[in-house]
Amino acid sequence: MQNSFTEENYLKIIHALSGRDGIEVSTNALAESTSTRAASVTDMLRKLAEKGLIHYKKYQGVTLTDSGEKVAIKVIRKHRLWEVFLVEKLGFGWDEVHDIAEELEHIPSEVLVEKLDAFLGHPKFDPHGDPIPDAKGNLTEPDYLVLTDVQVGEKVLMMGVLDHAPSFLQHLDRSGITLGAVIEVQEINEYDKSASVRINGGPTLFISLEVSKNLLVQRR
Amino acid sequence: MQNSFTEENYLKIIHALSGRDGIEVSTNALAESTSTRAASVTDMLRKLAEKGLIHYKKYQGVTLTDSGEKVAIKVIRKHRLWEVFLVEKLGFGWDEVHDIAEELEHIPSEVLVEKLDAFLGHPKFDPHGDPIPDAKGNLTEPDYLVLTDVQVGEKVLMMGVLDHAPSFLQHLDRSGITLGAVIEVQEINEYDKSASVRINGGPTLFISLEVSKNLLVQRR
DNA sequence: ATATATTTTTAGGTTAGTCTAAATTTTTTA
DNA sequence: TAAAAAATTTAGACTAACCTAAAAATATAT
Repeated sequence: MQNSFTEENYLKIIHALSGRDGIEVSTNALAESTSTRAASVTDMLRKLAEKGLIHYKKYQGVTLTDSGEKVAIKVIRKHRLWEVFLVEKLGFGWDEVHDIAEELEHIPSEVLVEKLDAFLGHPKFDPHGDPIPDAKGNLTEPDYLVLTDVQVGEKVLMMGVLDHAPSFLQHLDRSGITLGAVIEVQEINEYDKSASVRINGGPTLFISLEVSKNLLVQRR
Repeated sequence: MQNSFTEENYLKIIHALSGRDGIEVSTNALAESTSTRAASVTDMLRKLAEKGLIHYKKYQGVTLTDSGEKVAIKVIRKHRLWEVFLVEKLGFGWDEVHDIAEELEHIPSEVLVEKLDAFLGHPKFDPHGDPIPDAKGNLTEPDYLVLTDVQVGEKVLMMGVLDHAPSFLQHLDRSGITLGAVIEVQEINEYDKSASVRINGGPTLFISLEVSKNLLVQRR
């Protein structure tokens, strides 16, 4: 029993929207994320429920079953491994790899994934700082904090992003904010909550609240 | 205007069956190669003709147009590059890569192909000895000969295979017949046309006519 | 050269995944 | 808590790619 490209996408998106606590995902949220209409989502939900991949009661929203979760995590594993390949081996920028990985993640073949993983040296994180599930499906979300939660005066390490939009990533590139960079929060502007920061001890830089909200960091 | 997975497969198969001289390909041959029924092929041929990818007149068989040929060659380029990747980088055997490459070849993205090509060092041949078209679509079929055309006493270089079946390739592995091996034809058995050969100067080996017919070689 | 066999096409249906419009259920608000 | 709003589902259709069965065209053979 093989899952289609489309089914895999639904499961992946349900996983993402459902979060660590397994919150119910609404039909409309799925319609939004899949760029389809709510009616189409309902059809697919019925099918996924019949296959035992989601818990679904009409009008109640959905969550993944254990077996649905497994499929979703495999897709995520593949997506993130391919992203590492594209950036580390082929030289793509971190802003360029999402769409291609979106296709590669649906290539079936367990052995392909495992050989790719070995070839890449069993990476733990993808180019955006997202953790890569291991072959058994163990996915430990590291407890990063968002830059907005960092106090003035603190120095933290840049570990990942919440927004994966190419335009956001390119903006970070232009600001010199890359994974592993040291970010020192110097001041928070009361009016618009923008921040003055120093990246790797360089000159002072202003970043908007919108940017801060999408930066994942770690205390050292 | 993007071509679907299925359309690309049809074009690739028409290219293969059509050969260098652009011979007309029959509906039944396509049904056989695509594992579908003749009626389904007719449907698809009508569609491909409408898109200007094939020359099609009812009951007359089909050939590729220039634009169809271009698409087919791009697919073949991708297929063969991915096969090189799978064997050279991931460590797959040459008997294991066909089905996976069959999926990877349909991943769209010109830049992906070009970066992959560069990463692999612009290889000229895939793991089965098939030539890889360049980025412009130039595909020069090398003029190899089949082992059956080699005279007794000759020493030739093993350059490729006509049959790509895993069982055939595994048989060659077990016989030590790999790309680049020196094959010396010692004797042809009159009765069944089987051959006594020496591989890289090793012990004498018997290979059947069936095997000889599928080995591509080159005089040195 | 006509009858037979083969190949190909047409006609009409199926499934997956999508759609719009209408009906129904749930939620919000006054 | 009843009316209005929002969310969701149902009903009915569409397209791509496939199918079977029957009809039509081409090829083969006596």
